[in-house]
Amino acid sequence: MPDLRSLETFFWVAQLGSFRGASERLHTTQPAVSVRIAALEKELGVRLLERGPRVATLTAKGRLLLDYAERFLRLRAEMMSVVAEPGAMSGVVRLGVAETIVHTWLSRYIERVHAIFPKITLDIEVDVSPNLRNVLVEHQIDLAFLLGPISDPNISNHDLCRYPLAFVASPKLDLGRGPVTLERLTAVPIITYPKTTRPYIALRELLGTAGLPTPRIYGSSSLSTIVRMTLDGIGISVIPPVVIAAELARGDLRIVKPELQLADLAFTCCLATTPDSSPLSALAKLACDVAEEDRLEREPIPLFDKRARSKAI
Amino acid sequence: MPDLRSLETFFWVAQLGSFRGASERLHTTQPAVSVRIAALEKELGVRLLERGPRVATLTAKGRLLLDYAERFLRLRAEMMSVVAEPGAMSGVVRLGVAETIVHTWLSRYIERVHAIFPKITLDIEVDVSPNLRNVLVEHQIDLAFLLGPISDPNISNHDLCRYPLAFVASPKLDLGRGPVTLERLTAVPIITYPKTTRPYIALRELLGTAGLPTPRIYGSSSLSTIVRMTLDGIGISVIPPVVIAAELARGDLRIVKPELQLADLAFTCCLATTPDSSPLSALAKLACDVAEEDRLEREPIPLFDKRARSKAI
DNA sequence: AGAGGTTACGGGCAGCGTAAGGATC
DNA sequence: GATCCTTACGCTGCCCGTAACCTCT
Repeated sequence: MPDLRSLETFFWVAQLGSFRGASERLHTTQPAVSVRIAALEKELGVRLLERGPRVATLTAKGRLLLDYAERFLRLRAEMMSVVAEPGAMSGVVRLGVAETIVHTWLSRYIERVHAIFPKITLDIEVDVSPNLRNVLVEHQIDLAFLLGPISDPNISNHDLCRYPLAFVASPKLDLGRGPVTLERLTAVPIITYPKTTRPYIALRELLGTAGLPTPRIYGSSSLSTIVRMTLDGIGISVIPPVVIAAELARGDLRIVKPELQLADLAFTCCLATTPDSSPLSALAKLACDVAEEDRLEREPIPLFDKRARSKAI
Repeated sequence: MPDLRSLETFFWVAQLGSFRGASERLHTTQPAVSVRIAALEKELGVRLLERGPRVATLTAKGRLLLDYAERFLRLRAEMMSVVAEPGAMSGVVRLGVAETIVHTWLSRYIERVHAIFPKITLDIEVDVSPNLRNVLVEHQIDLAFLLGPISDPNISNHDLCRYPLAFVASPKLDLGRGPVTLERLTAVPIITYPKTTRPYIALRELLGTAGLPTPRIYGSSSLSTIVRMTLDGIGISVIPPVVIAAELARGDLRIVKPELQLADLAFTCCLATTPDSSPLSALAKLACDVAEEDRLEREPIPLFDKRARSKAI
């Protein structure tokens, strides 16, 4: 009589077409997967997978079983969400986060997760959104907060938060007198997110359509590095001011042109829709909640002065 | 994450309202059940059962879980029947059999089961039908071949075979000359199935409506004993002649009145419809097949002489 | 006192990870 | 040779069964 672990293992081998892949997905070793599948085939008296040199493909019986395995995992996920105490959910959830989120509400999110789901371990990986997208669709992470949404049948998206972009510079960077025009800005290097990312591409496009000579654009995958370089007066950066609240308050940085013709950075919570995603949707909802809380604190209701409110809290 | 074994255990505890009962149903010990339920409750962080002094009752969460457990077992049974090789099914099936069947086709059935399901062990219990009925509804056996059908929502019935009853006597028993009337028969003791059984009751009723003085009726729960007593000339027995084919052929017994106003013994295959009944339906179908084969051999197509055919086979 | 459930403890075995062994490109 | 799956082996740790304990009728 097969147990759920064997079926789960089989599901992932079938899904990924690879024993090795399944072993990584299940946080175990490849021989363990091999032996579980072998045991499953022996128990059922049926060959489930045709081991090809490069990929494992399902046999006819295997396709039948895959359907059942999926139903089992779905049923387990539903059961856990319905009957289990949230605090009892355990496991490792691999979370990919765009760095901007790290600088806004990630730590609050982590605290909340640990408070509500004490037995869930978060494996956090910080990277730029395109990379996160790739590892998410390949099931190497389960959940991601990134510039989205991701159009993929297996991924569901939920809006998290939006941050406007702005040109930011150190006060010691001399931009001359008078209104700061786009043309004036492009005289100095521009520092922003790396080439593959949406802000970089949008910025390049903006400057291109403006008919301006293409400025030097430095891309860095580390937001902290961008801030550091900007503080050092190396150039003007295009980042959301929300991540440099402290520097702005201290006067170490200033917003030199807020009315930027660039779309806001819109962050999305993306989760792979696997059949065994029981705690994931709860974690995703929590992320939406935390993002909303954070937004409310940053953009308080107009009755209150921003500084006064931030003291009050 | 709970495994199927825990859920199955929980299901039976809930179903039977007893840890001990579940332990017997699952062929394990009572502490094992206790520990599994405790682990399940800990994993889910929820109390599932309220342990009363006499019975265990479900909590609200427990009722929720019971539904899921049932769905899991059903799904597993369906999966096994669809994808598993029949020969791979394993387990212990507790079979209750009325003794008449033992004297007809049970041994053939056992052979067939072992041939088709080599990994299934049959626990066979021979008893009279009313007793079998009781242990079946109490889930102490899984399958029964008995005088049925059983009207119970949790039991499904399939017709197996019908055997006419007849008055049987030893040739040495003197019944006088001329046609054997009911009245003449009741002069000697009648030996048949025990008081609680359908043939006994029907016979009693028959004799009662005939307005005859109630004869002495000996009931024996052992068909072999009835035969023995009949051979010894203690009385006339009311049994299906099918079980004494050898004695009839040898002339040790004779049918003294075949046209009996008693309904045939109609045997039924009864199986408890539990959610985890994967091999049971296959075993039930096999029983129907074997009974049918047996019937064909006993009542061959009219073209063949009975004796000739039985030699040919 | 007896039935039913829990807890404690020792032993067996399943399943894991490490490591070596094919097979296929 | 590189990659992937399988097999072998030693070991840990879980889970079972025995037995003693607890509680309630």
